[in-house]
Amino acid sequence: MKDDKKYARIFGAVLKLVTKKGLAGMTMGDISKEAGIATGTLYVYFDNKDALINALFAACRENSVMVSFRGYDAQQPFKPGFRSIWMNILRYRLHNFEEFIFQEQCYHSPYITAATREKARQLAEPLYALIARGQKEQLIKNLEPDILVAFIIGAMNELVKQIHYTGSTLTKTRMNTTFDLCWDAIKA
Amino acid sequence: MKDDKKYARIFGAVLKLVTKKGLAGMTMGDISKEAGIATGTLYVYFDNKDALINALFAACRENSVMVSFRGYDAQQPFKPGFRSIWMNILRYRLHNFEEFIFQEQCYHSPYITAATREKARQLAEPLYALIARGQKEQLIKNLEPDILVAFIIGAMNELVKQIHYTGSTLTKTRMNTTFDLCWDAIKA
DNA sequence: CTTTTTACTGAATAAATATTCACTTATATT
DNA sequence: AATATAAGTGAATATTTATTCAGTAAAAAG
Repeated sequence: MKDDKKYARIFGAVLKLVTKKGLAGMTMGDISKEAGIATGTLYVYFDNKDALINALFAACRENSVMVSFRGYDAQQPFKPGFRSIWMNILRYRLHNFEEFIFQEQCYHSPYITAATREKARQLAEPLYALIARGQKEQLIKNLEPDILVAFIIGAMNELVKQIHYTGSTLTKTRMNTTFDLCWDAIKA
Repeated sequence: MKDDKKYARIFGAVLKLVTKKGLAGMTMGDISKEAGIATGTLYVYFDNKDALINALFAACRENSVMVSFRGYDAQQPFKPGFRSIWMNILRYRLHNFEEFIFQEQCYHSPYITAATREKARQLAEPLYALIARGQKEQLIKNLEPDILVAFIIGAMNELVKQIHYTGSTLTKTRMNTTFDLCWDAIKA
């Protein structure tokens, strides 16, 4: 009986290694050692390295989409709704920093196919819908949604890295401040 | 006599390959083939793969710093000065997209040492100084400079990727619009 | 409890990749 | 022009790494 905990251990090992060595310098030997299992066992759970990386990528993607839009209620007014999603995404990336880095690394790697990459882009879909709503309500600037989303997500990503690498804690106050920065940029 | 053009060809090959295959999936064979030279010749120019990647990383770093602050005059008022640097950086990353991606990939790779990484961080130094000046003149928000810089650079990076991957052209108008987005975020 | 099936192991093998080197070609020196 | 020095080559070698597999341990079925 294949062990769900073992999947978790394997994935955990990859995530731990990616921030240290990057995708490039991660061997199957490294992974199995970090996971505390034999190298051969990796092949009980996955056909090959490619499949392993893609499976983890897919898992991360689903996970992040699920968490990001948790508790979102389209009935509430735009700004608080946008704020809660923004906070969700920020928190998610901070608390799952390794997943975040792993996904970034995968994006330009030979492991991930163009199709998988396109699916990943759909993470942004609900965010686009939200932006469209904000524009309809004339609350945010009427620019191409692509530009707005890129701006919002890009700024957040770099913030997450900044916070992580400097080891500073993100207080509630600082999160609010940072959200305001973003809001001032996009508000109409 | 070692050929400067050959350095350029080798570097060019690595940059061309990194957007296709990533750092992970780039062999010395790939590089030499792309550069149109024999594999052995790579070892005339560089001790090994590690040295090659690090040399290119250093070159990209110097190049980008030099270009970003070109034509900056500390005497002119803050906003136009900030604007010209912002535009320089944006243009640089757009026109040297491969360098930009290469540098990002290196950051979490096993090729780049912690020391090299720290040096790279210094790219931002003059930008920090500029931010400090803007704060002293009470033109931009009085937040931690780290947060402001992360926000500005992060938003720009994602914009660059967005523009590149969608193949859209960045008109003067759109560049201005995007700068305004950034300015609205940080202005006091 | 015995049998069967499945997971697990890690050394052995295969495949991929970095690096070397004996040799050729080009460039500089006298 | 003859000689010396350096660059360039790519097949051969060394190294690293993915993958397999024969054997062992554990779990399910009977």
